Amino acid sequence: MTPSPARRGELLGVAAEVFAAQGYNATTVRKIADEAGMLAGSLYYHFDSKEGILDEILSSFLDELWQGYDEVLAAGLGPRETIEALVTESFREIDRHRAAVAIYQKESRHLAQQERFAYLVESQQKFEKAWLGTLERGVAAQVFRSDLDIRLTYRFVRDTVWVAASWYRPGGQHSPEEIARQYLSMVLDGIAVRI
Amino acid sequence: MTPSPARRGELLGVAAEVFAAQGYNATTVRKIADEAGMLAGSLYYHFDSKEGILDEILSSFLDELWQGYDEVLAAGLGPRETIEALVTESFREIDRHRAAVAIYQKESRHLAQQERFAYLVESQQKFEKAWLGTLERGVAAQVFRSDLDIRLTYRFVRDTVWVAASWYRPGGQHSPEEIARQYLSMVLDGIAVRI
Amino acid sequence: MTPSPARRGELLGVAAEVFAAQGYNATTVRKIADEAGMLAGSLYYHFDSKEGILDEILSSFLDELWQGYDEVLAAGLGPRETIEALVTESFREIDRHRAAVAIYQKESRHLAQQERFAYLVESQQKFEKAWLGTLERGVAAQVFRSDLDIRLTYRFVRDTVWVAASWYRPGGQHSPEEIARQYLSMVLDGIAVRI
Amino acid sequence: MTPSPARRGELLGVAAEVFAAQGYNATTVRKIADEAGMLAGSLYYHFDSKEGILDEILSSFLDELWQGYDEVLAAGLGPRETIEALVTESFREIDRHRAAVAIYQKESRHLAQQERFAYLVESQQKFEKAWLGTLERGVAAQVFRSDLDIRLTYRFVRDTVWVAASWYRPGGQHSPEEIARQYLSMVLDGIAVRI
DNA sequence: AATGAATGAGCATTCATTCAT
DNA sequence: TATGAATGAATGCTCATTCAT
Repeated sequence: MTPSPARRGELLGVAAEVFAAQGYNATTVRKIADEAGMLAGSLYYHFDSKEGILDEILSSFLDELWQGYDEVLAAGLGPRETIEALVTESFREIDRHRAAVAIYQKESRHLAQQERFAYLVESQQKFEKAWLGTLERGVAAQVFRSDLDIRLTYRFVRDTVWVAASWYRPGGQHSPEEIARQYLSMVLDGIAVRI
Repeated sequence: MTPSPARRGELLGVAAEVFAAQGYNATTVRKIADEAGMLAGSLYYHFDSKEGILDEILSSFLDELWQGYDEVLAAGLGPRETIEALVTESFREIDRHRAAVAIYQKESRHLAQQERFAYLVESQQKFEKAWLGTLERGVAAQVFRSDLDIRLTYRFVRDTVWVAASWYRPGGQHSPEEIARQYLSMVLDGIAVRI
Repeated sequence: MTPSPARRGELLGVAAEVFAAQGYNATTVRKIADEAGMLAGSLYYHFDSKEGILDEILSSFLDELWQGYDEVLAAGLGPRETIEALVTESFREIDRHRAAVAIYQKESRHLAQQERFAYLVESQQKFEKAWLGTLERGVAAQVFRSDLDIRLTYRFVRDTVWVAASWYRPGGQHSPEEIARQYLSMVLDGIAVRI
Repeated sequence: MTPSPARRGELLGVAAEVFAAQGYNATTVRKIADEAGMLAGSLYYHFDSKEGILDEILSSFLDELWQGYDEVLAAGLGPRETIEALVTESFREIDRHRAAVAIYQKESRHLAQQERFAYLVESQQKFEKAWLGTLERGVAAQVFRSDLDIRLTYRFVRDTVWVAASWYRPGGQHSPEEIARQYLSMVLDGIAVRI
């Protein structure tokens, strides 16, 4: 009567991969089932809806993300070190949950309007608070430039990191930590040669 | 023979807005018609398919974009000035074609697989060549840092600019030129205070 | 206010040609208008519906057909001569109204079920009476074979003649009269060599 | 993977009946489903399109037809006996596949233009070759009259047989063999009394 | 756990028809 | 007489979902 968690896990992985590749709306439940070697109807033994699958993918990704973030934020680091740690943690998440991150990027904005996905909004607010707060701390501490619009800077840093999920392929030549290092170098010090 | 270009223009604007807000697949032709104050079938007097509408939105955006880019690239500027001009031009396009840019961001990857949208691939290649080439020129001229992975830098700059379309609202407090200036400042010089 | 009969005539000709080539259902009102060099809506100045056009094509064809047939039937010919005259007249009609005949062949069966086309049923009954009657007269007069099922013979002769409309092209190498002669020769005397 | 052939078979039968009665274009997929006691969408579990259904009806009919024809043509009969056997076989096909034959008559001409139905053209050419060849053999052997246009004769015989599908009802008072016998008698010896 | 067959709502698209100009 | 723009009903088809087996 109760579906095995192991099989669920596999199926969630398959679904995430397909959602990421084709988009949630464009993905049919039959495509997922095909990929999993079963018939469309059979998925409903494990999940109660297509939306439910998406929900589980996104929420379990965010749970894990926040576990990492909360640890960083609780560590009492300086603003620059916090940013560095958050960026590094983010690239690690992209490495581990590439599909989920890609789905999140593409779908979260319009999903957020639905009751069921209200947690996306919450998460985004918490996210903004963490990053914006750290940047503000950094400006106050004269670690970050004060001549920039702070919200623009926030968006810049945020987008800069997460869009990477759209091209990142796990197992490539750069480790997440290496990519994080280079991104941080660009974001913090710029791409121009210092005179 | 050809229905009035004026009405077509209006309808394309409406469609672009809806596509950008809800995604191409999730947008029904009926929704577009509703928004335009007509019935779904009536759209087919002006266009021959939903895909045709999308096509026209994207291709006319790219046409205009490349007009601007080509002018910049032909001006014989130095690498840094070229990057500055391209970024500024990009934000001007985002300002003028926000919806089209947002659609492009969300849909181009999977559209590019279709014959009809082959021009998206071409455009992307031309795009990469222009940006990557300029960056390489800059590294050679010791204007840009040589210690960064050049492809990573390219993606960084590219994404950094275009993702802005997802939150940019025309008529906001910053002009496109002002946003471009701040972005360029971050990208070129970083957000950290120089020691 | 009253459309000119001349233009109507032209348009009916165009419509008949298209109906014959593509079938009534598969023919769009727009296709007819295209062929006539006007827009679909404009046809409605001349006719009140697509069905009305079809009606006019078929009824004016049948009117002309019966004018010829009635003349033959009133001439007081013997059974064999009557059959000969009817077949010849039929091929002349096919020559003059090829399109209408082709439409009649393809569509009359299901059109006959509609009130508006009740005259098709009447015509068919009159038709059957004329042919069947002549055949019976011929059998009684020992001009036609008495060992054949008379209804089967009727269908044989009828189909044999009219299906020709499906391949006949006016202006070909045989005149209608020549084709009639050969058909009659086959129907009356058979294709086998007499021993 | 493939839905049960039994159900497919039933559904094909239902569809053929409706196509034959109303014409392919005029038949809606809903009508077929109604007749089969299911909803329109459900048909798509068994077939992938309306056209696919038509394709299967026609091709399986032609397959069976050619099985019978090829047997006759391989039997090494004289020209007259070949014609007799072909006609008899044709009426047997009409008896077994009345609906398919009627559809073939009405739709094959315009279907033949489509790539998918190219086999209709092939079949028709093979058909013409078989019949025309036999007639020519017969003329050479002085079994058939030499004073008739041979192509006209071919069309005459061909149409004569197949149009019967438009009025034939299986289970009527004449068996296919009996109808074939009478048709052959008319075609070979004519309907006129021999003097 | 999974299949086979179906449901039903919704979708893009077509098309005869209308009507103000 | 004809156009341009629209209507509205219908059509073929898709797809998430259900459920008896």
